[in-house]
Amino acid sequence: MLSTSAFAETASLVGDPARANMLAALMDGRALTAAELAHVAGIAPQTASGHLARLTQAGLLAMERQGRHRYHRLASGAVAQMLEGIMSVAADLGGADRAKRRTATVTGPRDQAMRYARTCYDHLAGRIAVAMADGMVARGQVDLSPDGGALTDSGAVFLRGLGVELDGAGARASSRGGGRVFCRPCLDWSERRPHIAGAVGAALCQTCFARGWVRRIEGTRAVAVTPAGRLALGKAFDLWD
Amino acid sequence: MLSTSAFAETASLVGDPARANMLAALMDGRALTAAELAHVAGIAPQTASGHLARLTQAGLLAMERQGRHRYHRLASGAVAQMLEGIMSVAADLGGADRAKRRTATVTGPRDQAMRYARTCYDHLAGRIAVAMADGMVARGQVDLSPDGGALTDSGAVFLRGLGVELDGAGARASSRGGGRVFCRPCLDWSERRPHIAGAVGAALCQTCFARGWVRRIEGTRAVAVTPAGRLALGKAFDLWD
DNA sequence: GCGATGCTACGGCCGCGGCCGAAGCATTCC
DNA sequence: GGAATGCTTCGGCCGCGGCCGTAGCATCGC
Repeated sequence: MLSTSAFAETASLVGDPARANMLAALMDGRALTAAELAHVAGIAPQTASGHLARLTQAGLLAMERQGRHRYHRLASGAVAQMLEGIMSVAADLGGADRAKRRTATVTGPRDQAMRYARTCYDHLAGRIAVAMADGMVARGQVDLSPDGGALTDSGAVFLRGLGVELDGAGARASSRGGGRVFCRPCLDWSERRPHIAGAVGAALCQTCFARGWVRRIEGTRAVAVTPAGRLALGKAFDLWD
Repeated sequence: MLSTSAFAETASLVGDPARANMLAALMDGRALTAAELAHVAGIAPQTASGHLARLTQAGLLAMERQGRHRYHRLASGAVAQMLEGIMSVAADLGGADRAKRRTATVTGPRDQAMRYARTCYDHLAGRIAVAMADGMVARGQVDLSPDGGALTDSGAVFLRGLGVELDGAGARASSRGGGRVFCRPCLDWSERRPHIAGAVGAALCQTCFARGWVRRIEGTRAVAVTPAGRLALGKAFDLWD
């Protein structure tokens, strides 16, 4: 049963505010330096160093040295999925807390871009990602339920038509049977509704970057939809934005 | 973005050893009294009371009073899924820790039954559940990948033949398209391989109890496979145990 | 009514762990 | 070589939070 202590210890690692901020910042799948992570956590570099060492040793983070920099990233998709799960539950916690402490919820202009479109580990999130998922659900191209999800045959045809590589390295091939590719619902933080994650979400995201439909906004997880992207995605997913 | 503090706070709630033990004990989906939970956590009742109040207020637990007892259970499937995710990551943590501290991993006789068959929130787990999943995968009745899962049409036929109610209350109906019912892979603690969870897993588990194929072992999450169950399940899932 | 049981509320003790300053090692640039 | 940058290690401060003892409130049994 694997000592219950490892269970508590893992949760405890995420439970510290400073470490939680670092992990949240790494949720976009990129690798950041210790200094950058110290900054987002609002702590001194030497404190961050200790945290990062613990997270790495516990297997939550992976580190690779490059010159005099050390880049830290989430160790695996399993870690990202765990963090998603915690965030999902934490979002509902707001209900009870709202009465207690006035959650500022300062929705600054920067957050606007974040709410609209951002990366979530290896796939897209935000209003636009939810809208894309909605479009596909409406047309029966994908099934999304809290307990699982599946790309239908027509959905596979649709995505391939967009240039999405469903059989690429990122997409774990179906063990057998119809060449169905797996996707997973991921509860959107800001929208509180599911968008598409998993192999399908990753492949779709990759295509959006490769075709220049979206590009990263410097220094944040938010992404901008380019004019070309607005055209292509709007037409493909029936978006009226 | 919902204050990152709620995120850390949620993880922190799970991160305390006493609370973690309580939550782990509740992972079988049953409701336990405060005294029982205090016992599994190894703390005094008044300490447990405080923990339970916090967990309930945070929305991780739900409580219902019944006479002078108060039964606590996990508030939702989302919470159970979050805990699963943490356990999954915690299991891999063993690799790094094994060198540091000799994890006793006392595999007592009671654990044997636990490893063989137990409940995991609302579905079956353990060697037998993994074997059942393997059998279905081998015959193309279900797809299980780390990122998602789906019951195939032949799988639905197979389970209905066993008497599993796939369209019941537990199974969220497919939003549209072929009447596919959703299932989700759940990494087995002891086997480190996926078994079937989600609506399909819950329905299958329910059938196993209803038909008397398995029954709970008092005071533990382990379940025993009855002679009738050995016969029925062995035949249906090609088990040689 | 009285006592027993299950649970909760309050106070005080105490120890774990986060935090930073100072110092030390590695790498890069000039 | 010397200085600057990026990161880590060590030591000590300090505060948050878990723990239980005592006491108080509900429910059940007689």
